[in-house]
Amino acid sequence: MPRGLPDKPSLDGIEARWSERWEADGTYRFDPNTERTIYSIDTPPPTVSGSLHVGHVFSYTHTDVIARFRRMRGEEVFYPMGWDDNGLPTERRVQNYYGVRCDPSLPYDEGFEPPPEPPKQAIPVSRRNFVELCLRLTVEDEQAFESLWRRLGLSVDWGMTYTTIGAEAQRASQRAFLHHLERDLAYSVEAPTLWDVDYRTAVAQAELEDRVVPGAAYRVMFGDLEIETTRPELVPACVALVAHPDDERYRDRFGTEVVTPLFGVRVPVHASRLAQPDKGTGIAMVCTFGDVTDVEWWRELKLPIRAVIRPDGRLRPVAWGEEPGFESEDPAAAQAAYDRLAGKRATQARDEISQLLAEAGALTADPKPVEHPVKFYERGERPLEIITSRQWFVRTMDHREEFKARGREMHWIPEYMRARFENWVDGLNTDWCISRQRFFGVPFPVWYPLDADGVADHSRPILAEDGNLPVDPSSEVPPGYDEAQRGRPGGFAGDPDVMDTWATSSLSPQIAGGWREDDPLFERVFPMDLRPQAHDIIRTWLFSTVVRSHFLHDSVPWKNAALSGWVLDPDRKKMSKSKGNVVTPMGLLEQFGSDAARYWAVNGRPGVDTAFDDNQMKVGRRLATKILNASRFVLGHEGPAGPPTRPLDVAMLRRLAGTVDEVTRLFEAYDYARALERTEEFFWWFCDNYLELVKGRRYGERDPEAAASANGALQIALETQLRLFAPALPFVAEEVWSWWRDGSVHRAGWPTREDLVGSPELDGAPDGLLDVAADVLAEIRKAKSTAQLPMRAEVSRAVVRDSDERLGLLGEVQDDVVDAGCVAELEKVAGDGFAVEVEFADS
RNA sequence: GGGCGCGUAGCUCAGUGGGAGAGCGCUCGCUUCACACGCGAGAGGUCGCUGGUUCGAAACCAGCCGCGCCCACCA
Repeated sequence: MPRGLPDKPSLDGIEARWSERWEADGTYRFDPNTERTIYSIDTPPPTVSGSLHVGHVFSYTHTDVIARFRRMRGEEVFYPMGWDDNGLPTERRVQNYYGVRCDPSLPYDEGFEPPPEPPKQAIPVSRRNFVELCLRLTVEDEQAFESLWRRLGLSVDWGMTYTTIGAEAQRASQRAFLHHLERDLAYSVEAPTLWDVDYRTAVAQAELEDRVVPGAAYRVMFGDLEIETTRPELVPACVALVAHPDDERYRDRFGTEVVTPLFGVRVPVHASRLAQPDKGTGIAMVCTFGDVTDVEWWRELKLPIRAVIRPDGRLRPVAWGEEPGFESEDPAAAQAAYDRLAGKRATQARDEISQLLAEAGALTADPKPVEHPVKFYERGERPLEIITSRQWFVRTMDHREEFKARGREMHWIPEYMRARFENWVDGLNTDWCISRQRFFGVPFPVWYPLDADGVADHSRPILAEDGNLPVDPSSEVPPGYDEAQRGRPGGFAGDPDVMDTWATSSLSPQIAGGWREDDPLFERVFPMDLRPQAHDIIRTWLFSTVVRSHFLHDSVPWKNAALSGWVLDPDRKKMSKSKGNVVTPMGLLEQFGSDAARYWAVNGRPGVDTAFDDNQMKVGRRLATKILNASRFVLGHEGPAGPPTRPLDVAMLRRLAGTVDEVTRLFEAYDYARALERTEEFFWWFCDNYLELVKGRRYGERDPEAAASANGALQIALETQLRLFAPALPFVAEEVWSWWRDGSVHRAGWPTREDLVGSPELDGAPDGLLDVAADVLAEIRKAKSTAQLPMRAEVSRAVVRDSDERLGLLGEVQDDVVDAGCVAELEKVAGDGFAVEVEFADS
């Protein structure tokens, strides 16, 4: 009996035991100097400021299963882990956690400590203090993630971690930006930009989402023309009316002017094909800016700007009749009306102007309530505005066909996810805005010269030198200047913005792979083999990574993109069965065990949303326990073990070889769910039928050579199955492996058909043998079950009727069948069909 | 409005041209010497609807219905 074999095998504590052991032994360490083929994974860096949830367990397990399979196949697996800690989510979390807010105008306070409890009124802190707090909190968050991943059994090399705010990531981000700038793939422009009024930053098209919100349609008279709008507060920002050129109702008005209500501004009436005759009254007011259509009209018709919304979302003060663009036929009246709007938020101003318009008789009907889709920043709480500001862009519009071609070079898992990518690329309508007016992010490595009036010349940015990266232009000085010239006429100013978090995470292959830091490594791992990620961020992370690799390397970033589904909350569907939504991933792993949680995850097929199902985890737990017990049975007998020679044993190994072939093929196709299913299917058959059939023979009472064959086959089958299970259930596989084998199962080779039936003398045991034996055994069990007898009840006589061929096969395994069924006398009768008559001793 | 996916047993889902399946749940039975976190047996379905292709359709095609996701210029 193997020395490590426990009397009572248990799953308790195996996660801690083996994750420590794997770390100590460097089981998953990546060897950059390897001779082996490298399999590289562009691991998703989780947003550490977000909460840990079961979705993480789900999708990261999928990747790990693939990594483990590849490692066992003999490939050197490059499996790093990053932490996405920069950006808005962290800022927001830090604000709430410590009760602070960033005020870049404040000086650095070296000894600042946040109060133990966050105060109601947020404490303003300097940008540097704020960034320090961000760094402090993300370190804690990263530890929470790492301990979850270790507990879950992710086989990442924990020596290869990075953070998106770290120096390497900043350097890569700035290098890539300068690369793009040099080739005119990035540019800055002052233009109308989608803007979140709470975060006070520009946002990108990829971060928008439509939300249907209640609003109202207002009918407003412009002279004798009636328009419909949901944003009457923008009447003071109106610059034109537009209708479709073919619209009979307005045809004779094109080229004329009307006067805006309340404000008395003369605006032109234009024709535009974008106008839709069936919407509202068919004629729309164009404001700077109410929505993206306004921007299009503004561009197309070369209209002036009459901006009233401030970056904080409130209406700014305007001096009517004095300020250029705000000429009025009655400045005093305009001012009086506008003064009731100034300083208000859009929604408040809307109510106010509604009254004003009504009082002025310009509202022709009561506002009609409507539900309409409005654009929001995906993390925001209020509708986006469009604010004119200077932003950095990466050119995407000119390269859409190239991106789609890259998409076609890649293998998508599942295949239909490519359609989402192409769909997104086809729908792009602006270049990628990468600048954010925020604090905790990678700065742009540029400064601007200031002219004699102290105005920045954005057309001549001063670029940081590569050797100095990463730089922070707000605290470092550009070449040829000194700090005293900062902000002075004739001096310089640093670019105040930071990059959007996707501008950094889109470089995850470059950051993890050591681009320009360790080029020999990068050459070996890039393009990467696998990008695993969730399908909801195809438009952001996947797309932007394709953009960057295309521009930087003229290459796809990876060969395979595997899209995992989401975890659906079962309580969403069955509202009555609310069990309390307090499932934490760590709690899950503690309750069911990591292998059990992984079992549930692996059953979620690629791309398919999967319901959270603790029942599946119980099943996984049961499977892991069964593996322990079956292994104990196989290893628990100190009998002779020899080469499998008996037909039943050989046939079993041949069947297992078929399973090995199939499971290997499935893993190669990234179909981990079916791979596990097939493995499991064989395993249960093995336990229920084969183990029962050889139980008697293996003890060697009748025939030592037959016993040796059984024991040999049992051990080979067990070893093979442990390897097949190892990717999905790494803990229990390793536990059993350790009872009798040296080293780690995760570094043992992947099984092959040749391991099982390599020698030619093993041919000639047909698969049908197993079926006959199992069929007869099943009939005997059925008879006992029907007679409500124990399975050990003795069968005095069993008569098997079957075809000659099947009876011949049965003859080869008859001893085993008789043993397993406790049959005293077995009779075989040739005939049509299959039937077994069973007689018991006392019946 | 466009794109994609899904609709099979009470539940979660597999099954892509020829016997309608698995697990869980349910019922009945069994203290079998690896395992009661177990073992054995059983009940349970007009495979969303309609039409077509075919000797034959859960599967292929068309249309429809329902659910979900992604996208779209929000007057």
